[in-house]
Amino acid sequence: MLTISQLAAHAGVTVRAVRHYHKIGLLPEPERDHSGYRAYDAGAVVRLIRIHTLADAGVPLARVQELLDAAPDDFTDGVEEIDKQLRTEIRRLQDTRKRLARLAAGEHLALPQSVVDYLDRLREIGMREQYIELERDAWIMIAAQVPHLIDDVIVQKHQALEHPDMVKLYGIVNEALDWSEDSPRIVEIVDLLESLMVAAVHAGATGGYGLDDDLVRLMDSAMLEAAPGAERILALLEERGWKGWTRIEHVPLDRL
Amino acid sequence: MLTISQLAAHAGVTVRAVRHYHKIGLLPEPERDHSGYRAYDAGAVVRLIRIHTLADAGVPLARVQELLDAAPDDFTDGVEEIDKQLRTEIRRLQDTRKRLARLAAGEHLALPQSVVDYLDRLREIGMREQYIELERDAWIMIAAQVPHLIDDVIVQKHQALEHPDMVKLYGIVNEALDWSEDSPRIVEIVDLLESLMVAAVHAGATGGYGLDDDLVRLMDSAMLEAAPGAERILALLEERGWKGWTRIEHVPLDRL
DNA sequence: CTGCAGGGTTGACCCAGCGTCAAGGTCAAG
DNA sequence: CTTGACCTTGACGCTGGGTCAACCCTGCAG
Repeated sequence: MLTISQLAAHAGVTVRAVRHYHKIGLLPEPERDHSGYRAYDAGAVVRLIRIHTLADAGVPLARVQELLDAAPDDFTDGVEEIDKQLRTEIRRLQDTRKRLARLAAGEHLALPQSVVDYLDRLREIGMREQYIELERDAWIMIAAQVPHLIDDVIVQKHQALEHPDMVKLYGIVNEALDWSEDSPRIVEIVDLLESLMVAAVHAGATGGYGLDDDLVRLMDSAMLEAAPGAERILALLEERGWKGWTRIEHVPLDRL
Repeated sequence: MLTISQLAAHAGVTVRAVRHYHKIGLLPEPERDHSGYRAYDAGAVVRLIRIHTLADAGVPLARVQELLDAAPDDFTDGVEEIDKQLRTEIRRLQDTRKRLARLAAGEHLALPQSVVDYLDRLREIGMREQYIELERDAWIMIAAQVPHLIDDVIVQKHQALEHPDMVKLYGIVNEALDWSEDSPRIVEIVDLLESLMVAAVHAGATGGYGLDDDLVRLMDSAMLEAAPGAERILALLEERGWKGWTRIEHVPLDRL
């Protein structure tokens, strides 16, 4: 008669594993001796080795039972299915590796290359990291929800930067990050914005880049959270008949 | 302000996942509104998207935190290490597939081909399945513990079968499976065994095939469990100065 | 006002395959 | 008698949440 550790040693498994196999019903519980120790016979060694062999070969414990009693044909079928699952899992991990590689390569944390390039351009025209981060966060949200639109939007942004007033606006915003909420210079921003909007409307722009209402609201609120003077800018714009930020719309003054 | 399900939708994860991230400290718990609902701001959306992006790329949640705050260099290092772990895991699964394939191919449940061949030879000389199973179980134990010895032992077994008395012995054992414990014919087995042993000792055999004491005891007890008349055979052998079964030793009668 | 649907909340169990305490009983040896 | 090794049961931990359960909150229709 063998103790549990002798049994485990003979089969090359741990004591803990043997008890686990008892619990899940793979290996029948043997009689206990007078002190409550499990007492195994040689047959248990053989059963345990067979279990271990299958488990070690990648058969899930839940399927070991059926394979142990299976006829050769069923055995082959079962093994084939398990192999299929292994292949699936391997492919999944390989996909994961690819995504990870892309992450490391340059799509810096959820952003496609076009956005990274655009942020670099903002750096080139002198925007501070503090602003870049705000902008980056906005792009992260867009990339997550409408990745198919993002390259179009980026193109429009690049085009907008061709306009000198837009570059000027960015310059002021760059400074405005330090302004207090009631700075008188906020009006400068509003003036510039309005002139850009008027020009855009003249040119037939629809604005909003095709983003849906939900996302637009989200981005607007992100802006409000991030910038101290944002609320005042929106209020001033509204007085002049413009509404929104991510997607600015012209509202007739008589409707206010 | 967003509810948890709005937040989850914006980031493309489930509500349950968001709560999980709270629990493990990946995403800070936001303020609650007057009714106890979590109220999220747009910043939370960004954090959540970044978490999701990393997790989705195969970064373990436990390491997401450090990567989110990591400097680019540390980030690259971390990603590389995770990739290494992924490669290791893939290799492990591929090894598993190989073992599984060998299992299906023919190494029938823990037995090398040489043993399968030997069992086939036993079938050819007329041994019944009932005996083959006993023998197979013994080989499973040997294969599990001293796989490097098994081919040597098999060679010796094949050689032993060249001796006509051995074949005769197997024939009797084949019938003996049905004998009751007190059958008078058990003596025939003992006679044959003794003559074979004497011949073997003359030929200079050492016996036991190099198996260690532990394994020998185990196999002896397996035999005792499996065969009804086994104990009597061992007793009769012992009267004549032989001890053991798996490894039979000559003991001078005066030492009994 | 009330009922109902469709949100939200926390809590707890579930998957695999054991590893790893914890707290205590048993055994053989010095 | 003590020590140390081994046994017992029970329960938590890990991964990444899925899936109830039971109950609260909100808004809308009748």
